[in-house]
Amino acid sequence: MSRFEIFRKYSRSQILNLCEGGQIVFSRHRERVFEFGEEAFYFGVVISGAYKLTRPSVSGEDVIVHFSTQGDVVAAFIMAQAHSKYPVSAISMGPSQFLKIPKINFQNTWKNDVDLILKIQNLLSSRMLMLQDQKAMSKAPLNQKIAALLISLIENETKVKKIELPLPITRKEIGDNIGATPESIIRVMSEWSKQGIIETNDQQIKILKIDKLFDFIKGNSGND
Amino acid sequence: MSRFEIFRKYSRSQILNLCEGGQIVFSRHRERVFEFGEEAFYFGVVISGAYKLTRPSVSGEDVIVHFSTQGDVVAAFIMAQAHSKYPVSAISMGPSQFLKIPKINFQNTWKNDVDLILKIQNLLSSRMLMLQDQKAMSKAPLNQKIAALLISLIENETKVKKIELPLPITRKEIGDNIGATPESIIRVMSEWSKQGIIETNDQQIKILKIDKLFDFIKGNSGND
DNA sequence: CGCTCGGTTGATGCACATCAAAGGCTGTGG
DNA sequence: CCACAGCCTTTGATGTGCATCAACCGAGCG
Repeated sequence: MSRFEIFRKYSRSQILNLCEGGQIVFSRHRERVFEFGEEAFYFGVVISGAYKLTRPSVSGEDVIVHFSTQGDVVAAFIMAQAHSKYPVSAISMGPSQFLKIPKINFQNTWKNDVDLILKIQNLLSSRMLMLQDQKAMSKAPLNQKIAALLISLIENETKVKKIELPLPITRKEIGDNIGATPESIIRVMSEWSKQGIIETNDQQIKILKIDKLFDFIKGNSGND
Repeated sequence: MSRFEIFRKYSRSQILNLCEGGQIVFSRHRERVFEFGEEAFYFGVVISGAYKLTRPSVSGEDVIVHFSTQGDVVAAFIMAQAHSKYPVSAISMGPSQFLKIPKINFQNTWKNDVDLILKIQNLLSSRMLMLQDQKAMSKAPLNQKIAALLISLIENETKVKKIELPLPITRKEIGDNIGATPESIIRVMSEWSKQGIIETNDQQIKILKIDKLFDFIKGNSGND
């Protein structure tokens, strides 16, 4: 448990104290563990696998707001408020586990630990920066957005040069995240497959030439 | 000073303590008070007027990430970190004032006040929710985005039914915020002016029929 | 065995961007 | 005080990236 950044430097007993009343929840593929708009009594820490955080848009479809992988805190917003509803739904991507912690713990024990609060604030800040980065790309062409997404997904998971995405992801999910249709995603990515930049089988994506992706982000269209 | 949500419930001497070493900065129109990427030693609270928070995009132009009005905390991210750079530039919109507070104060005095930290966390959370809301509109047509922006600008300022935007804003700035060109913004808004939904002179915008705007957000195109 | 779901490909359309031009306003420097 | 440059606004003409629609294939699954 102390593997996770957020619990680093805590002893076993301290951790047990922080997590009192919590439980480890196992999810199969595509299980919904929180529901948008529901009264929020728990927050969570992702232990393994991944969860997508989605929000319904005006037109009805779900938009993916964030991909949460190992060590990420989900539903962190709701901790500081007395009554609150989940601002997103959380759905597992592939078999996953997360630690479900009652909100009360925050009021009772977490709140008294300034360092812990600051850590959470840092998590929130970095997620906010990601959202801002994405916002800054709103006018960018599709291939830039896809490249940026793939890179953000491998970066926030591991520092090693592993080039396989740590989660199964469909073209539709990519589209739901960056605001495009699955068809458009396919047109870009199958071209990349032909060029040997990426390799996909089913929903596992491997990046073969990561520097090409960085080129796309810098604005080089790739057709020269 | 205690008018502002964040300082509510604090006595004069407490506030003076929290703001020690700070100063009130007066800005004319379009003065840049923080610069993206600069080493961050201060954060701020907006006292009057407004500031736009911008970020350069890959292609060079600045994207507006947030409009900060009275009572808003700017550069709140940087408080918890020892060394950090401004994640955005801040530029005044019309004559404005903000309270410039040294980051050290956070380490020294703010940090020991759990309620204050939680208030800031709540501010961060609500800004994050705004970003998520906007992200959920990425596929929406332009008139929905503009309507949503206008409404968010009047809502976060005042609960009264005042229907004038609290800040001078150009079509280009609107475009820089929602990811569109000034020409496109004009085409939508001048149509609205003709229909008597809004009224603009120069950079002051008045909303005459706010329910029409809500209709647009719900997806009613308006041409029926 | 029919069902649904993900991936793929092609044809067509449209909402914007882009480009161009012109007028008004503001500030600035000769 | 005037000329000029730069920004904001507006309008029109043209172009295009991506959505939309439609169809097909293969795989998993009740």
